[in-house]
Amino acid sequence: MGRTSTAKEKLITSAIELMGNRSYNAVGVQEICDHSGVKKGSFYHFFPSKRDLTLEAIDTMWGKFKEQMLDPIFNSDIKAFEKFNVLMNKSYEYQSAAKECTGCVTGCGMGNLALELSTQDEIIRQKIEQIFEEWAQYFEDVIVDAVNEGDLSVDTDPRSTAQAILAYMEGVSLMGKTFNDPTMLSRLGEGMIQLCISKKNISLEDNM
Amino acid sequence: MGRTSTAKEKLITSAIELMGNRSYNAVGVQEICDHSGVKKGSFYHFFPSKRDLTLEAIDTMWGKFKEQMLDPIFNSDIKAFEKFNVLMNKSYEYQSAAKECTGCVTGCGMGNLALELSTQDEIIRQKIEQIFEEWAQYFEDVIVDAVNEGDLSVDTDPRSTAQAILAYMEGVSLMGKTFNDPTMLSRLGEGMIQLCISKKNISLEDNM
DNA sequence: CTTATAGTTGACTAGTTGGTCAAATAATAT
DNA sequence: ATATTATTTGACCAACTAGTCAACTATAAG
Repeated sequence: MGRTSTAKEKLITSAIELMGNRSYNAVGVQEICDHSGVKKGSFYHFFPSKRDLTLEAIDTMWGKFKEQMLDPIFNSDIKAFEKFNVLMNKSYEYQSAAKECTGCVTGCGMGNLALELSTQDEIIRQKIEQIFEEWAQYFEDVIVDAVNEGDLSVDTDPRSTAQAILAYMEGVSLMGKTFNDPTMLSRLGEGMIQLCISKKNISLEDNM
Repeated sequence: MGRTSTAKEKLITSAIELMGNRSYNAVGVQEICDHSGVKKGSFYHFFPSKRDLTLEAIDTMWGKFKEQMLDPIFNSDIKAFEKFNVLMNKSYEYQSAAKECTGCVTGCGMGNLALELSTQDEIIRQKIEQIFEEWAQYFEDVIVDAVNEGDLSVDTDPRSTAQAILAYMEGVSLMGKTFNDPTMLSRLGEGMIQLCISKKNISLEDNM
């Protein structure tokens, strides 16, 4: 009953775009409203607060990221290690496009919000923690497969390795943003595979 | 001539502490003044803007970090790889103390500002880029030494490897902050060594 | 002891922040 | 056609933002 509206979706879309290019605290409710052509009164009809809009925006971001990036790659049957390379490559393409379009490497929207808000808003921190957990699970599954297929040592700790890879991806994104240089992503991409190799697989003895 | 003052130093110290625990945009000039017991009029006597204070705060942060962390470790004569482990361990201790004290893993102050401000303030981005360059140089020197001493393959790309290690450190800090869990730093610390090993040194053939 | 100068103070902008609300409006289900 | 309900609107608020400034004060150097 009553009328229908696309205002809520427009607000979320604008929030993702604006906060993605700048930051949570640098983007005000008014600017989000202006950008989406929605009046502030409507904003607070749909969201009790800026934080609530942000929580929904994070959900939407994560949903799209899974749908457009993670699922296509991790449901495909390419070789385990290759999946990481493809992901890093897609990220490179994404950041290159961002720089073309806005002049700036924007980095990972999730990591950006995580660093900005983790000490400021416990609810948002927990939400992103949960998403990182889910994200690492994609990696962990692949690592377990690789161990089972004999491509990785049985000494591999899948959970820590998955977290290490996620950490590395986030770190590379941070560097790319700081240097405003998307090629950072492709150049440092190789490191991800190295993080998979259990220490015992490395022939350190040969060199040390 | 005229009177002397410690206000400038106090403002910088407060800015580092407050922005370190929260963020640039979340901390106002007024709060920095209250925290340091300096009146706002004095703030603008010493700094033309909040950004200028921040630029000096970044310099001070970096100076202390070099003096207290990097120089002691990288000027010592412990083994190359061990230096990375010591650094990661010190970071773990630092984040543990931060959590004890404030309840929050605060992450890397430099990385925090980098992600928040790189797309917002080009001057600050450039300053942090330059610091990251200097920081990676510490790593690169060690890697070159390790190559010369035969501890690392001659195939190693010292610059990219150094950047990869810095990226990983920043990524691990980001994860630690997002999970509000300092043990993340110690648990994922091992990965740094793996990033040093040139692909050709890895006996992938054994497993693949 | 004076004078030049560096630092301090508090009151003051003008603009923005997140958020509120009552009244108007449009559409839907009956 | 009507009653119900969802949405829209714009005016409004108090608190806060970065930044200004003229008057005041302390001191270091001559």
